[in-house]
Amino acid sequence: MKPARTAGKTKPGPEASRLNRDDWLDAAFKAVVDGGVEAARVLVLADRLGVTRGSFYWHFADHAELISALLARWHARETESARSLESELSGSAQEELEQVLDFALAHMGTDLENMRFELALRGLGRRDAAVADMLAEIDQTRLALFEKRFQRLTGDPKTATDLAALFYLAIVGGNQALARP
Amino acid sequence: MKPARTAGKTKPGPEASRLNRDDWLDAAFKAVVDGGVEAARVLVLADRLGVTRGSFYWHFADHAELISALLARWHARETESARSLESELSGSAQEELEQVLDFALAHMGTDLENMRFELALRGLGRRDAAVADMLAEIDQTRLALFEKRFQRLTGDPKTATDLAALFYLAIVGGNQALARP
DNA sequence: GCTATTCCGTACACTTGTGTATTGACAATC
DNA sequence: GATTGTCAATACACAAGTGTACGGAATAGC
Repeated sequence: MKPARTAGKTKPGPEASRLNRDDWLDAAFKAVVDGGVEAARVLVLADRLGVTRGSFYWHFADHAELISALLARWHARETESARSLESELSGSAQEELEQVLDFALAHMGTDLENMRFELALRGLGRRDAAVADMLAEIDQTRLALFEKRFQRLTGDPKTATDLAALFYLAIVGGNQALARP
Repeated sequence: MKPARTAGKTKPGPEASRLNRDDWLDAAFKAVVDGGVEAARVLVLADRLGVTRGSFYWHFADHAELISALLARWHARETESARSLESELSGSAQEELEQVLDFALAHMGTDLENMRFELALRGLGRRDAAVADMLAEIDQTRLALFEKRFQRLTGDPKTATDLAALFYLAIVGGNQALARP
């Protein structure tokens, strides 16, 4: 019944007949986005991908490896994202601040998937110290982005720190409070 | 081996020999606080309370009833909490604003349990529209608390709304980002 | 102190999930 | 085109969780 897993394909298209590690990670990502980390069950993902769990246990040792690989991928992307933003900023302090704000709001407005994934991660971080550490590191990276611009703008380090925290936390809170099913 | 459930007690002390609905709700609350909503399993709670699930299914029809009762209790308490704060505010606009901020920060600093419960609820709210509605209502109530004082302080409705949102969301974000296992 | 109600234990059936071992199909390469 | 990896299906064992049915103890009322 399912259109996927057609046997005769030679060029692996969007519905490739064989799966790789990233296919599983993508499926896990989507599952987390709209169901939380708990929703990334091997059984469910296999069903969604149109295969059995036999495939999964070839690509991953166990469920824990899937989750940690998913976390590692997110962390790498998020770090790169912040680094790339930093390198592309240009203009006056106020202009740069606006660019950072725009990026943050786009990250929360349009990139809905990523926002929901991050929220799910924060939920996990309340039960897992390693995840909490990872999130704290990302938060610190982003906070520095704000703080540097506020520093250039106001001149006062203390004010810069406070304003950066206020704005960044408001964005996090906005993600949290405005998120809906 | 367990000290609980001693048979000879006549006056039901802190370790009462029989449980009521609230005992189960309290246990569920604690479970949610340090494990998320998913941790409020009947089996686990029964073990924690030193009884079997036979007790649970006398007090509740099923697991869903436990969760909805827990939500209802939290909603009632939170509504009452905001109402009571509102009625106790007094002084100048700035003094009242400080009182609201103090309350919010105490609610997040000292009342750690409640904060973690609310975070778990927000996680649930991303998957359950009814929960999301409930949270949105509570958020609105609290926002109004801020907005009213900012209105008295600044005189401008638009600025008041913006400032209230900024501060309230920063508090929510602070809860979120600073929460650790 | 007998009875009725309230609360809990036990046993069963069922579902969903993980992980392992083995086998089978498909693709690449030579 | 036979062989060698690569990927997936099948079958099994196991664990954790829900819900039901029924019986039994503990408490309260009379």
